[in-house]
Amino acid sequence: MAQPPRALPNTANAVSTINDVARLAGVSIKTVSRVMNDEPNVRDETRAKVKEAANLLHYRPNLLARSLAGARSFMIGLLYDNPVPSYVYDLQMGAIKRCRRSGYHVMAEPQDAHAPDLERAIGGLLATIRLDGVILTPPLCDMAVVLQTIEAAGVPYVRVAPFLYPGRSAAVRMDDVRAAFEMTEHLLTLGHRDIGFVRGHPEHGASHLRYEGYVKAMRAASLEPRAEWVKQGYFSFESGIDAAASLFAGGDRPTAVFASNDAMAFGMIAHCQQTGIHVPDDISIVGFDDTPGALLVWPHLTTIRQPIEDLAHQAADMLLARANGEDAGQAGDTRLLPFELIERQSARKL
Amino acid sequence: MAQPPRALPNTANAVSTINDVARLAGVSIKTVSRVMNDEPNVRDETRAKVKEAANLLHYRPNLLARSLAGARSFMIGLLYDNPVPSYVYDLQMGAIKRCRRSGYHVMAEPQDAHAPDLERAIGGLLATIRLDGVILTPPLCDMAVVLQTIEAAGVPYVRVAPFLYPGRSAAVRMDDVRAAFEMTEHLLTLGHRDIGFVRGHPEHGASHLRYEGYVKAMRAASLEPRAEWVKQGYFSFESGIDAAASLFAGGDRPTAVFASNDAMAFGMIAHCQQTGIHVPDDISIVGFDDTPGALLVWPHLTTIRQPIEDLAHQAADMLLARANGEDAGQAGDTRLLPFELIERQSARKL
DNA sequence: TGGCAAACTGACAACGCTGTCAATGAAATA
DNA sequence: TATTTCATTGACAGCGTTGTCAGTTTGCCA
Repeated sequence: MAQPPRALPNTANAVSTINDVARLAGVSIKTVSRVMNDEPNVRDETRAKVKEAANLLHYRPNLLARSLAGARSFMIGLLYDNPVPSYVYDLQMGAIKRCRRSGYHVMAEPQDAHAPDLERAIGGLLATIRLDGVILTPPLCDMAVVLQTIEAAGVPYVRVAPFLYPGRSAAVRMDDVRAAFEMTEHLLTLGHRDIGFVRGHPEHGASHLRYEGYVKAMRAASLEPRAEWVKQGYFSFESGIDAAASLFAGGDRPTAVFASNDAMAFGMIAHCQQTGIHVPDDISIVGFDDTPGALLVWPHLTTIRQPIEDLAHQAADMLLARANGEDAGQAGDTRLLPFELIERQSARKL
Repeated sequence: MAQPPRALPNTANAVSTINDVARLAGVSIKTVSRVMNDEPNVRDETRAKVKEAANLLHYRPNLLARSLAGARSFMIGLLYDNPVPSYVYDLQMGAIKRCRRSGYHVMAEPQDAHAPDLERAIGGLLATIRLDGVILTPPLCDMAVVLQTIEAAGVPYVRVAPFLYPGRSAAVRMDDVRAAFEMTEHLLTLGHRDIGFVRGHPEHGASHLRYEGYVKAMRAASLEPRAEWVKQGYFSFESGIDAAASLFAGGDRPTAVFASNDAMAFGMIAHCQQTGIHVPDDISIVGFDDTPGALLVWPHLTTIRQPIEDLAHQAADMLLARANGEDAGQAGDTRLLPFELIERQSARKL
């Protein structure tokens, strides 16, 4: 069983190096380096010569070598702990799209927020692979131990939708309070007065902000939220079912319920379907997030559209600007992105 | 506006290097290297000494330096062009989980299959960042230009659910034909004889395989598929709506329709809801994929569960085995994973 | 036309690790 | 005991880039 000598990867078609280009162009490797990095102080003629040689050889700088020699790794990390595929997908897409423009790559790093060795995991990650920046998403972005670890490693980071520790880092967010306020207002405008609310996972900052918006809007209409119509959920489909079950058990039920994310709204709608409660005739239900499922349920879900992809896009943008020496992405910098109330059929005029 | 001298990333808490460990342990860096890589020929005593020093200093080998010096980059790429978040999410999770165990990282690389410069994009990617392996998903895994480019770069790759060029590379798949056969058989068992079918995107191999399974099952029951009940879809929600519209327009309609993926089944159900056709009383509809939405639609969708995460997990496994010099993951190696028919409420007994 | 600053260019030393190979010491063999 | 073998260790040369700094041109001014 003679095993063939293990072919080393990338041995097949030797990729050309900066040396090859330098030789072909008749300049030093340093000059090639300058051209490839668009640095100044290279004569136009020389620059053209080098570019031609590089094209001819299909030369692409080796990222690993660049990272090792220089101060940048051309990689940013996306840290998340979120079981909603569409959320992660959108974030990742947004980050990748921005990074592509600058020759950067995105390393997706799911992390269990409840892992006992979270600090070691993240610290190890940052020591192992020198990221030029990290995008932190909820709930990781609100965990002191996570922030400390990243700060200790000296890696710039931007938080998406942070709740705790305001101003501690650059951040990108949308106005959850305002959005929840407007959605509640929307229900009020439709004529609803008895409006219930399903809160999200207490570890997620958005849960509190959205609840705040709901309460504010109710009070602005001189209404006081009724405690028995405010249920604790966990942002999951199942918790939406549970919330609906307990909310609709008594005889006295609200005419509308604001579930603070789509998944819970879906759970509620499912419960209604099972129990013969008709949405929106018997009850109006609205969500928050505008996940793809919002068009799958029947009736289609009235909800708030978050600019998730753009959130990550902006976060990456801040990181890259900073990596380029611009003074963006400093602690305190915050970009606020707009949301949109999407009116569909799950809430009706009373 | 004096700008503070730009702090280089990672300058804050100087991470310890192999040199520090070597000095502290009183050995050469090469010995530390041996210990960190679990190489043989190090005395137990020395090994322990080094490990202790490494722990003390929180030493983590720099991946970039390892890659540059050695033959491996400890990264594999996941190339995809698929707009379904849950599909990409599951694949990525599967790959990441397997990679974590071996200290590898996953680089997610969406690629536009129709981009005119696809070859350059992928070639450039592989030249820039030396991946130890690539996981190719549909439809990229069936594109000659993609395979050629990756082969030219000498990078090992595993294809997920390939259709064309069988045996050209290692592959992981499930039996689409068999699954579609069983689903069709299931409808037949429920008493349906008039079964329509909605085909998927012709660029995706799965489209053809699933259709094949449907036809086989029909013929096995001595039934011939009726051309006017076989519609061309594109795996999208909208194409499901269109298919339903044209399928249900005439007076003569099937009693069941097999949409070859969930998204199209959702579109059909949506169309039924809009037009007052009751599922499953008036028509049974089944899908394929078991995406999260299958439990969101009403009635819940009867469908085929694909082991998507495991598909990528196995693909990564083949790549890592190969990177470790084992002779797995060679061209021709194929792992076949099981599927599962999930019976829910969208199809009824006739 | 000489002189000096600014623009350009390249030699060379890192970056933090692994591969190679030679040196050392210990164990096994004669 | 002398010799051979093998396990153990380290010195050193890269890997393909970038940063530093010094050297060489060029352009501009008096």
